[in-house]
Amino acid sequence: MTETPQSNIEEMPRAYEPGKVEEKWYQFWLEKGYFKSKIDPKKKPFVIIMPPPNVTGELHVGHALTATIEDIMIRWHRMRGEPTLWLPGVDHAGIATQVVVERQLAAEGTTRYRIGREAFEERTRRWAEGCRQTISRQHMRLGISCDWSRERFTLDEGPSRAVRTVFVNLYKKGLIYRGERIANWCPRCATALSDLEVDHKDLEGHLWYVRYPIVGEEGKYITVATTRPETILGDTAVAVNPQDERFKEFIGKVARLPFVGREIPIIGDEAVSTTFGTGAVKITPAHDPVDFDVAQRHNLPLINILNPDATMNENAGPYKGLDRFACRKAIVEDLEKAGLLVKIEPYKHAVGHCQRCATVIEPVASKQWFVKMVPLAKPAIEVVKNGTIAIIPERFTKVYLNWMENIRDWCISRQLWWGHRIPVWYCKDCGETIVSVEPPSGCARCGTTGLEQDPDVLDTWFSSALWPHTTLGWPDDTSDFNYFYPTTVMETGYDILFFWVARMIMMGLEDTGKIPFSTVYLHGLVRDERGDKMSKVRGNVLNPLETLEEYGTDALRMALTTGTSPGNDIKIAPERLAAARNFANKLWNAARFVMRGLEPEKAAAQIDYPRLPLEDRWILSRLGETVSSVNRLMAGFEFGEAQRLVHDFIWGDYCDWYIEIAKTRLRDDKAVSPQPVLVKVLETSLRLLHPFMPFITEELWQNLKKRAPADFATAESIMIAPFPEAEAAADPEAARVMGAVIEIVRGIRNARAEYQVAAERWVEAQIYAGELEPQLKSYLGAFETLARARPVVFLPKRPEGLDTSQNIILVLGETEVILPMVSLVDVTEEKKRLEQEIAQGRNEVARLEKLLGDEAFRSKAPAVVVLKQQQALDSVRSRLERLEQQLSRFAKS
RNA sequence: GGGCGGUUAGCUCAGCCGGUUAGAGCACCUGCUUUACACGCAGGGGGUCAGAGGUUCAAGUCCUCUACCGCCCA
Repeated sequence: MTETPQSNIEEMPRAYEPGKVEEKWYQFWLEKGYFKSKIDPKKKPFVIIMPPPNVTGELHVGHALTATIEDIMIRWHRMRGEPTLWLPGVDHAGIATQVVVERQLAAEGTTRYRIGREAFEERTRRWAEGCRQTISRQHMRLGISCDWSRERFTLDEGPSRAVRTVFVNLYKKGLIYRGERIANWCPRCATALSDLEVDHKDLEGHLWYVRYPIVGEEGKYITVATTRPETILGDTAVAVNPQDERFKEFIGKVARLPFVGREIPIIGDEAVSTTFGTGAVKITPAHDPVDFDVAQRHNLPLINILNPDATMNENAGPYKGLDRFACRKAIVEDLEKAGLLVKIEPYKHAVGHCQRCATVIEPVASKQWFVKMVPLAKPAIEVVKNGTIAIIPERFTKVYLNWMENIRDWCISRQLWWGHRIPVWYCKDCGETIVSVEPPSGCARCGTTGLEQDPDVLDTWFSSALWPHTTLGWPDDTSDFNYFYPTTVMETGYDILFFWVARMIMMGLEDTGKIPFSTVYLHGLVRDERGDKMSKVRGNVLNPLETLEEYGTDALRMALTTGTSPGNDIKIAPERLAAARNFANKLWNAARFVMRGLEPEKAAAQIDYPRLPLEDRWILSRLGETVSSVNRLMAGFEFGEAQRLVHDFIWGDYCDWYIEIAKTRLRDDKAVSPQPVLVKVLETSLRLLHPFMPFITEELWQNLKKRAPADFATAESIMIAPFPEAEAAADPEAARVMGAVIEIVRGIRNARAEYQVAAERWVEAQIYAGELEPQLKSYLGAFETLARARPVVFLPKRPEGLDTSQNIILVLGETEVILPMVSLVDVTEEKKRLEQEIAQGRNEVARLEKLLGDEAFRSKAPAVVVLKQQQALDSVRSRLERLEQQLSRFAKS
């Protein structure tokens, strides 16, 4: 049995020291097995599959945000007694990881080709394993309560077999095919990429106008414009729009390509824009998607002029071996020399770059594996349209649908070594293609054993797309899958809506017939204080580990989630972290205060509700309001707002008012002890805050538990204690009285500040409290301590005919306070203040009178609203009247 | 070219279904070593809710247009 970690209350330091408590509690939670999910068939589970971080490098603050939001949800649901599963995992991140390891190899003066595929895989595996451990440790530092026993890696046997199974199934259904298409080729990564992995950047380039001689017509040319002159070498036609009068006579003629001398036809095709360049375009089917389509229509040959590393190949004739950009330069020079270059225009155009390494990608025709997306997209569109899956914030629904409805086939093969090898084998003898989950022993057609597996691996996102079901054991019929699938919430950044979320919905539906999750919660991107995206290149990354060491984990978590809303970016600045740390410290000290004076027998006393002082009723009522609002906000995924309410309650209501008033009772032996309520509110607040700030709440809760063994202490840990549910109904009477108390204290403080009364000086106060007098009488002590007012006397009647040169009169909501402070008051200042207040009051009365005098308002607005406004008018009028009287009296004196 | 978001106090941002005199944190100013907390306490200043028009009894909130900033898709 694990011992509960000890904390010596007597030695609670003056400031919260997160470093001293975090590790201890995390270990405790782990050892107690609180994170482990249990199947309870009678209850509906709450399930989150964690977006698996790339198993390369370490966590950044964006991961910390993801983990925090998910932990908030999981802890909340767990405390509500629901079975929860939060399944962590890591992603092998094909290109990203391979890039890192290749860079290491380069630093060592070698390459993956030199060490070979097997050694490379082994080395990458070791590197990934190291990163995986780092990531887990980092996640633990963040305090997250995921079920480590179910952690998955995309390359684990289970998920890998699932990947092969899906591939085979889709292939058999004709939804996966291999074909020669234009793919995005990254020369540096030496692999094809999907459309999503290409970033388009607008670059200032040039448009070169080049003349192609017409065969057999000496001195006649057709001029084409291009942004990539080197592709001239791969042209197999020139195309014009058949409607274009300027070029009608050219159709059917033949042009000769410069330098390579190839003769190519001039064709007519409707797709040619008459406004681009000259209206005649060169057709390079092997290096342009549009030209590829034109070539299909006209049966034009494909001529690939590039090697995989983007140097020119043998089809480039004299330019063979040159790098693509060197070739571009050389060709332009040669064209100029040959008199074939008509002109050069500056031209802004979008150029694709590899998302990983920022290299300019080349569209190249090559044989790749593709997934046919339209049939998969259809049901995925439907479930979002009909609300089976909800996306938060809602506006992303449109973004999702727009992408889905214009979806294109997905290139899934990658010429990498790190990833899931494509489960396809080719027979060396008869050329048969064998697609199989397990390696085949021989050729199904000719029976020989000379098989060769496809060298490519699958796009990492292919396995990620299956994540919600493969992590739970699919395709096997496991109890986890049956119980936890479909999962509840997919929480991730909006930047991977297409990459990941959309594909999970499609693949989940395809593989299991069910949606993978019912809610998609998209958070914003974390940016630095200037609003820039964090990146290693910019050097503005916030290391979550360093940050939590400086401010504490709870403060980091709070800074990331408070005052934020779904889908909106978050700017994180040191001030924000400091504010969160300050809040932790405030809570720490409030608890320290409550516990220091704690007498267990008093604290344990049953709360005697009928005899409770009004401030007790008030704080309990405020607590109840806060609890129900927090639960409502949590259910609506408004975590930032929920946390703000808890913050405001603890700091604004509990610390600023309740504790301060309670102090007066602690000194008074005859008073009802505030200890039961002090403890109850603190304890409930801790549970309310626990999902957001797990460490400090556990530390304080355990301390409190030892000192005040009450009902709440039956749980072993706050993280498995029940989340608060509103108990008390709102208490309007308590609110009314406390409202008056607060107003009086503030009024006096305000007057003191305004008239610059020395802090230590007592001021005399007379209060006319009307019908509130009996209740307010018990707050004499509070007025003394909080407003430094003594003596305080109650006036039976509203004061009249007071010598206002000797008195300041505060006209408050229901009460009036007279401060005889003659010597300290500047008469003209006081008159000015009154006049200002009167002017304000008159404006307000005029506004309300107009509103209430409006027949349309009276008849159309709901009765409650009209009544409310009427009451507001009455109260402002009465206040105004009193202010005016006062001013007139003032004028007389 | 199509779409989305933002524009609220000096800064960073909340503001749910339209309904008191628009809020918070930070920053700023004034005063405080008040025995929980200076990572604090008390008080204060500061906003034409980007602009224009419209709907409504009532608009920061709904609609239209405009401007600027950012993002996504092609």
